[in-house]
Amino acid sequence: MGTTQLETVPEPKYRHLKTVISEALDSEFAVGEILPNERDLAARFGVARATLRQALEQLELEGRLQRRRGVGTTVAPPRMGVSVGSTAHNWPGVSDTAWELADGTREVPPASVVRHLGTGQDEPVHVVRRLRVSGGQPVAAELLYVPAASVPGLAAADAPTGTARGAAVLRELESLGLEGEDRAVELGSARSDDAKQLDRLPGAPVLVVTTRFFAGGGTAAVSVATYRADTCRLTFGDTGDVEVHS
Amino acid sequence: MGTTQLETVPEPKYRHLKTVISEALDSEFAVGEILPNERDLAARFGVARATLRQALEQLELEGRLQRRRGVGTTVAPPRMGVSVGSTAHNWPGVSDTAWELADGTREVPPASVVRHLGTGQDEPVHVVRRLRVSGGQPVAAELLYVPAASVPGLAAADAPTGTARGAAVLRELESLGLEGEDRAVELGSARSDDAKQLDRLPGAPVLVVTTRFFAGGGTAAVSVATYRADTCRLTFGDTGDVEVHS
DNA sequence: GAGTGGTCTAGACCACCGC
DNA sequence: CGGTGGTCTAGACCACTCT
Repeated sequence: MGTTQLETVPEPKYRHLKTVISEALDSEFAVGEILPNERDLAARFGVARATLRQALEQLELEGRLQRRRGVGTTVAPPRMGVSVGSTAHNWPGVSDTAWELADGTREVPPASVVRHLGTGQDEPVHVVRRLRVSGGQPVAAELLYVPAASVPGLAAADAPTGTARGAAVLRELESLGLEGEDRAVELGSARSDDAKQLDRLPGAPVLVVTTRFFAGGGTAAVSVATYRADTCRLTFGDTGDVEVHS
Repeated sequence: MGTTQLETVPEPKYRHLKTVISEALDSEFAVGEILPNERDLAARFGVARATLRQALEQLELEGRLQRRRGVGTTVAPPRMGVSVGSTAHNWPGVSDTAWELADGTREVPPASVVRHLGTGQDEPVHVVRRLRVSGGQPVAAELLYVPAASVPGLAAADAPTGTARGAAVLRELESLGLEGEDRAVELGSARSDDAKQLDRLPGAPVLVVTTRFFAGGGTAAVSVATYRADTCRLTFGDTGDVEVHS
């Protein structure tokens, strides 16, 4: 038959598109540059818009593109390296400049957190909300769960509102002797409220970092931080040199 | 106007579907149970198949579902906790039972790795391929890049094939004094070859763990490990208790 | 209002798996 | 072979942002 057909099965169109666009991004586009709109691109490549979108979605997942409704598709800068957890164990401090205190309330935590804390099924705990900003844009939203038993200095009576309450909880925590911590990372999708804070659509991929803080022979607090997966590379530096390189 | 309209904008159908299905999974299905097929489900919910698929995709991303072509959609078990990096620094050892040695070659690493290693642009390095198996299924594929300069005991002459070569490189590494390591985690999508090893489709979401090993005042090796994001929760235990809990 | 990406439809065919 | 999920089409309308 004379064909020089490759041995591979035909590659799906969207995956081929992804390769082609990816190479074009490397060679013909600068960071921040706007791509043609999806209808034009689809026409240019001779595919349906849905097929083109499948390719763009994966490129966005890989942090190569950024798409914004009403605006367009732009070439994303390389991911930021954000430092998660240093060698030295320490409490999420009030003085921590990376995080911006957003709120402090008292709520019943989700079941997965209750399991770690070992608190009662419907027992409310202190919840501190914080936002991490880096390079001028929000990169992570955190919920810190602190059982009342961990911060005995805080009576139910003194209940300042919002950030004041959150600050009080953080201060109390710092006076505890931290015995160790424990961290896990997994893929998730942004809940509606997180999405709003992170300036993404609900369901956007996030890296969920769950940290358990041990003190007094038990779990004194649990932090659940959701990082934007498109813009962040989480670094666990043992060497101490924090690089927020390009 | 007398309407009791909620202040929220109408939620997209697929997101509502996701909630409904998610709740059904919690209450009406057991782990491993197969769901009705996509055409049936779409009809049952009165939506197009594409819309239903959008919901299923996100649930799969969150590790709640597992879909296999030709088989069906099943309820996924909770993610495995796989331990990544212990307190003690150590080389990827030959004796490491978690990893299974797959291959050893000599290739030119990708640009991103070259940048870390500081080797020449087109300089080939030793590449050791390993596969991590946990709970009877593959969870990660690793490429370990080792410059020739890091393992001077290995002359170009002695070139055993495949796993023998890989084992030789690992043995040589272990004789070096490890000064520290450095780790980063980010979201990626499985390359075609990784996908095959991990029993997933190309483009499937993976957690990419990049580890730099420092010795002799420089980067002696770089490991790029891609973990299945759907089935794995990466744990960075400082407390030493490795829990592969349910 | 014009233009963008986001959602949705109702079909079709293909690649893979197990029987 | 029949049934499954995976890919693809050619439309439509909606929600958002900018001007």
